[in-house]
Amino acid sequence: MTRVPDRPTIEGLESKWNEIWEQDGIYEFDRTKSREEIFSIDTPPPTVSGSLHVGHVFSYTHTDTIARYQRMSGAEVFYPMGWDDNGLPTERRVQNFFGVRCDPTLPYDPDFKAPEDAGDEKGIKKRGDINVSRRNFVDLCHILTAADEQAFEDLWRQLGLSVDWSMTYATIDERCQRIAQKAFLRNLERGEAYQTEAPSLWDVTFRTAVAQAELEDREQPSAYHQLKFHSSTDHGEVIIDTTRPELLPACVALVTHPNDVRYQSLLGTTVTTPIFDVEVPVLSHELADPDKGTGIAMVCTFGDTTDVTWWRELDLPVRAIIDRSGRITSSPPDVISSPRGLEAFKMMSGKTIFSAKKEIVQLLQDAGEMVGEPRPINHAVKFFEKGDRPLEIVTSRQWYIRNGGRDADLNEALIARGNEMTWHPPYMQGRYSNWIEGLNGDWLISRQRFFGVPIPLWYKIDEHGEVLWDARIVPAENELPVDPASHVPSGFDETQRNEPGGFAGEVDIMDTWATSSLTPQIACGWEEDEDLFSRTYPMDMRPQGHDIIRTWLFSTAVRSHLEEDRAPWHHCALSGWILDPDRKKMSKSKGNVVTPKGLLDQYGSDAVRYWAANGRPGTDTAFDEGQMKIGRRLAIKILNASKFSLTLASNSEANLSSVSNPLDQALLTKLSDLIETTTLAFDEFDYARALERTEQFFWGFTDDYVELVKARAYGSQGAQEAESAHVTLKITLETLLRLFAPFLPFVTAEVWSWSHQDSIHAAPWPTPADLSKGLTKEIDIRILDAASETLSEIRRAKTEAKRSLKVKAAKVVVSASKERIEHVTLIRGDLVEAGNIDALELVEHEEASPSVEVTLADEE
RNA sequence: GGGCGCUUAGCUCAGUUGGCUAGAGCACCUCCCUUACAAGGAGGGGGUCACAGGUUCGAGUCCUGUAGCGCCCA
Repeated sequence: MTRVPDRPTIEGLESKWNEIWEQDGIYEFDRTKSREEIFSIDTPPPTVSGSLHVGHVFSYTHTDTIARYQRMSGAEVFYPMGWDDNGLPTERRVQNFFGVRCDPTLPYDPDFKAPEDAGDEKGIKKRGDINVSRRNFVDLCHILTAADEQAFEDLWRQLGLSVDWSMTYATIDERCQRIAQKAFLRNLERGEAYQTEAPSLWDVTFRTAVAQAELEDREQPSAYHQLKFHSSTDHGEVIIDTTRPELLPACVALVTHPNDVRYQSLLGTTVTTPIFDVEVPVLSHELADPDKGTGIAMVCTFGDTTDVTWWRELDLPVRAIIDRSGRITSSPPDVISSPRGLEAFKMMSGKTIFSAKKEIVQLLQDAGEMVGEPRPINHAVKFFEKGDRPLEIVTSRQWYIRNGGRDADLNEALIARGNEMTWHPPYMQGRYSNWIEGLNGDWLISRQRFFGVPIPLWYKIDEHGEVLWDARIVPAENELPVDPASHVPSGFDETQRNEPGGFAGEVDIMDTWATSSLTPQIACGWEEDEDLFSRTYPMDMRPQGHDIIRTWLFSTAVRSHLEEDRAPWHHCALSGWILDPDRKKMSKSKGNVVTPKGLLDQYGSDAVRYWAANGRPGTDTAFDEGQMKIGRRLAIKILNASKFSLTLASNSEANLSSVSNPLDQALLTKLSDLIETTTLAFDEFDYARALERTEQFFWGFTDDYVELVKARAYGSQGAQEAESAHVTLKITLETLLRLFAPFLPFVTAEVWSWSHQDSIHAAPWPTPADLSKGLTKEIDIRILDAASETLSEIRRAKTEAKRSLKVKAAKVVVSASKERIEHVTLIRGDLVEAGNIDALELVEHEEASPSVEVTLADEE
């Protein structure tokens, strides 16, 4: 029974079908299936930062096409979605949106209400920020993210992602906190997590430590300052170049290259610093660059990461003078004792780095200890990727997870994990391996932030009030999740918090990746639902952007390696960027981001998906509304072609034995090849190729085949010939609909419903065997080419004569090879009708290339 | 400085073991309101496949080098 609407339209299909899909639960996961039947997808939970990005739509569409293909191919698709809200972006948004600052020293205010002027930028600026406690701040985070999550879910549904929304998680929700804390405690037990006091990169704006994966180098203007050090022996002045004269009081040594003849005699001697009169050794190290400055460098606590290396490898003392807010400390290092040194330090104290630098330069110049003026240069400086002030290096107590940065065996093992995964495209594996090879430290997971999963530990305090960092108090696993700032460890009570003989709660939280690296464990129910876990883990597919291989992909591999001793996924599918029309990467910081909601409304979700699915795996793709217009046209074309085919074939069964006509047989044979090609492409995660081939076939089908058989389908050659066309139209169309379904889920669902009770998205993916068993094996698909090329020649003749296509061709002479003539003969009837030909002559002509001579009828 | 990727029509891109005359869409030009479709259709012009060598009967495709662009890392 086929019911075709008179005027089909693609308007409103999104809401109509989303409602039906939700009702019928067709994307619901059936957890009774066995591991072999299940295809599990580890969707990276997007950071819900309020503004939606067209890049999300791009890459998530890629994943959805795979999910839909797998589902139609018979797999039980496990496709949950999550949100990754914790972390700095949300904190910043909450600060700005509500006009608040988190002050962890404040007590929780149970009566606190969210400010009513939230979102009113001017009003907030006028009143200034309100200070709130950490718990109140976290509450505000939850308020904002709840709204954001809903906006994201609505968008994903509108886009048509075939996600099972009943399994949604948020990396900050209670269950995820429990899993993240439990995994951390397991790491701790096995010695994979450890705490140490060490120099780490510090963002003074956000007042938090930053991990290696979050760094980026930026070219910054700076200046070399030449300072005079004074030999303690008889070597006179030693001139050094530094870009950081303000760190002079933190100087611990000078260092030069071991082979640099200029400074050989100085090695082993000492020099005193200008102004501060501190005696420091002159040492040698491979990393000292003879070509940089004067070839001898000042080592400080700590000007850059090389200073850290020298400090560690040359066993130098620590003389820290920069505090966590980026200002010079109030008291000088012990070694400064001269009156002028102390006086100078006093003048720098409390100043920002910028001001302290001005101050010390003035002092040096006044004292004649600086040679000439500063010489401006540009050099690379390390920044937190989300920050806008250069990072400082401060020594602090931080938590780390081993990730192979300091352990060659682990490093090698993690690189080897890459071989357990199939990479799409394959060269992306190199990025993974290179990143691991380049690691130079373990993964710093503690953050001095507020909105995140707390590190679940307390520490004992001795009778003198000193915190005993090694005397950890670990919660039982069944107590998790805990917030050590408000929960009390068992055996203690709240009055003992921060008291001698009592306990102190860990104040740091874990960085975002320390939770989001566990999405396979979270999604699959690690330690909470072992049955589900055994059916879904390791997961089949991890899609993600290639920019976060070093962060997300890698850290997830680390956790799985440590926890499960295997790779977390079988396949990694990497998507490219969206580029704006100037071929610049679209990103929020560049302000060139297009939000997808308007596009979905304007062109329709199928159209936007069409554009997205044209982006090759791993390849950056230009944002192109033109492609969306084409997608929209394709969707409309599918409606119309379906209307035509299904109306004609409304009484026909898809019975291959009725397909007697050679042209019809050739079409179905070619269709069978198409199925094979697209299936192969999808199995290799190349959705773009599958779409391209399907689309190509479809345009040929409508432009040529449908035009050729139109008259026959209307009955011009008798009932049997008509039936052959009807069945072919029906089979071809229904096959194409299924091949298109992963890309254009809405229009294909609509058309499918005209003649089916069940959903196309639960329909079986076509196989070549569906067709081949009913076809004549010897049929030559070049019959199709002969037909469409000849028809094309006739059309050209008419167009070039500036006549209508329906004008009669009085005479058409086809000269071609014997084989070609045989092919044309087979489709003669259709050709004559489609070309409106009076007399068709076929001439065998082996030598020349095939030609078609057309004589048109006179003007009427 | 190291690694990876890219360079094909004005634009965006296909081109999978090397194989007939290098393709598609957009844009441009011409024609056609034809009973699936004017939010359409039919046709046309347009390319030294970045450059230079090499392998081969044959190279957009494989190899080497050069240049430019992009990304990641230092």
